[in-house]
Amino acid sequence: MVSLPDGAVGRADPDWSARRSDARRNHEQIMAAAIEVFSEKGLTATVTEVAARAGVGKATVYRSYPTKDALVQAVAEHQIRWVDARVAQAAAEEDPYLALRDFLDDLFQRLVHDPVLLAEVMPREELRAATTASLETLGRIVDAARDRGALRADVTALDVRILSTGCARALVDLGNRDPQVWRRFAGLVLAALGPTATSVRPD
Amino acid sequence: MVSLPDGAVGRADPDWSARRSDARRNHEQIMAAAIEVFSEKGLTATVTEVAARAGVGKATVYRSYPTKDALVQAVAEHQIRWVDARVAQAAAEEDPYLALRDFLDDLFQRLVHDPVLLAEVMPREELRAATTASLETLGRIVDAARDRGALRADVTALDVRILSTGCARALVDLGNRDPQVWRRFAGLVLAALGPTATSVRPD
DNA sequence: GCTTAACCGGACCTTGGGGTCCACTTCGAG
DNA sequence: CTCGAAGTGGACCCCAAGGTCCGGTTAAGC
Repeated sequence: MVSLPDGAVGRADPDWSARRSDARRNHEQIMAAAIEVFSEKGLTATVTEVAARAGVGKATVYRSYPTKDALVQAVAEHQIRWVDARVAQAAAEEDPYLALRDFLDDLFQRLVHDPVLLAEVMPREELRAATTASLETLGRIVDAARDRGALRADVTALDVRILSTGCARALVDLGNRDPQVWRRFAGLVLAALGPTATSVRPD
Repeated sequence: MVSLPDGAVGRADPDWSARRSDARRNHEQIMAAAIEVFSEKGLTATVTEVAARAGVGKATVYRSYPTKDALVQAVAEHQIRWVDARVAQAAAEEDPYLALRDFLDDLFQRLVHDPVLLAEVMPREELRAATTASLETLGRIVDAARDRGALRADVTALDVRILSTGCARALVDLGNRDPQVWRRFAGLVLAALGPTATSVRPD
């Protein structure tokens, strides 16, 4: 797992400077707690649980996020920022194929341990916009790798996302979070995207 | 979609001959209704909904299945029998690689349209036993294809299952049920399992 | 047709988790 | 220090969905 500078995942919401200091503090504790709790127990974790973890009353959570869904979404957006940063880093590397390979490894690790990223990002249309940035960057990596003949002609960044998320989810559903296993599947995904071997089976 | 003889998916529960005829009839209507409703609305569909579809009261459903979970599980087992039959058919074909290819196509179609098969089978340990049969048969197909050099050396039947279910799920999560798309992904899965092209990227 | 046991189904209970209210507390400006 | 506005949190409401009960109904043997 490549470590990223903390700032790379920084916050985004504006005008919190106007709020009272305790409110600001609570808001951040709630976010942190939500990330923890949802990552541990999955999306079924209760709001009360998040509040407890943050050392705060339920109502306080609802003041920051009007609904549980909004909270989940905020967490998802936060996690997406991690992906953004990681993709950007990959884009900065020299060899696009190797960058993609390493990215997939890290992505799998994240997916396998983060139910929100794994199961909430794909189905939410509200998050489509939030993911376009990283998809575009990823697209450039894919293009570069393809131009060097390392990937099949029709591969897109969305393919990468679908295959990765899908496999990771299936593994988690099976209860298998073994690093050896998900690393192997990261490899399989890469193989799926590889140049169509002038197949052993011509038809 | 290959059509299978109706008998291939037949029922299994014993001693229903002892029950009264209306009970038996209701029981079957409930099963049929459950398959329909869950396939349409997903697992969140309510028991009352299933009962209504079967033209029956809620309590009658609960007489056949003591809990909603049991009902879902029964549906899952039913759907698994379809897979069993389809795999058996594939095993009877001559060319294992082509058999696998066609099987994947049919499997994707099913998965994309059946939330129960898609999302309930993998996580349920109670169903592991029910799936071993088809996994073994599928394993023989995979072995045969691998022996002919059509698949990479370390492929297992479980890999096929994980990749297929995963991709299909990701597609459904994205709301994409376009045949062209899932067919393409069936191809990608097959590519992932294909012989490791003596890669363009040696390292 | 009559009887009875099996069966049915709508009314009812219960639980749990999302979401609100308001009396109390705390920040921080003057 | 004082005071008012912002903030807090536990008690409370609500309602959807799982699961039960019992008076009425019906299959089926005689």
